[in-house]
Amino acid sequence: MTMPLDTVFAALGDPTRRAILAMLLEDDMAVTDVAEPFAMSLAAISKHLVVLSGAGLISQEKRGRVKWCKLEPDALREASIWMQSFGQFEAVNLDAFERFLTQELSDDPIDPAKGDTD
Amino acid sequence: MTMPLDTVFAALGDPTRRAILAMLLEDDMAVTDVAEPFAMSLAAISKHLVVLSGAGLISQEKRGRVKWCKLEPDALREASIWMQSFGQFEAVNLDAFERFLTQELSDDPIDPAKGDTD
DNA sequence: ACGTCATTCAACCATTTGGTTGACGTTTCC
DNA sequence: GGAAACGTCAACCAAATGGTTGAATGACGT
Repeated sequence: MTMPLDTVFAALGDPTRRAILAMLLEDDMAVTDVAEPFAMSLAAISKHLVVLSGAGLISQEKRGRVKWCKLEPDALREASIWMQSFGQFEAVNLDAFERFLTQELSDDPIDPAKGDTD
Repeated sequence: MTMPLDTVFAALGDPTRRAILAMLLEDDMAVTDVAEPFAMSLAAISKHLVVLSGAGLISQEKRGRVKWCKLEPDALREASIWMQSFGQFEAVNLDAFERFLTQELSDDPIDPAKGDTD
């Protein structure tokens, strides 16, 4: 049973696929145009697009003989949340620890203006 | 030339490795203890730890005969920034975060075949 | 010094991945 | 109708991945 996080992270692990996503950030593109800047065959790019599609990171709509590729940034949400949980955790801990130190080592009141700047 | 993003995302693409990271979120652990909940050999876990280490996601310090594994959440920063350029989901969805906590940090036995998150 | 615990190494295996090429089905245009 | 453009399919290949087992290394306890 393949989890969405597996496919999303695995898809992002390839530089070609990340580059494709970055291109699609600017505009929707046809498969041929996606392939154009890369030094590899159209078939290879087609496979990469299948992977991206399987991860939900892009959608593809065939109009006439052209298949348009559209970025689907929502697919990144779950993965982003997963990652931020780690940073969040650390930030909370560091923040709490720092407040603890401030309170322990001085009698100054806590300055709320210094929090949450990241 | 392998970019950090390649190794980080590739490392995160495996459910066993994500589960290991989640475990290390709670505390530093010895290799044997990391391996304990998984239904695979110690050598396999050792390899996963090499991958995580190569991506900078953990550090390992040998003390005596025990090698301690420590989470390095900063390694996620670059990847997180890359992802955030695709959307405005930096505001953490608290519901999803809570779901993450219950599932990723639960005390359930970990079986990668059944998925760890989601 | 010896046995044991903690971890890695080495060899091996099956599967997946990322690429190639050439043939193939569609759609468009003249 | 026929040629060209768009994209995928199928077969193939090399390399990487994720796992196994068994032997090897190194540190601990008695």
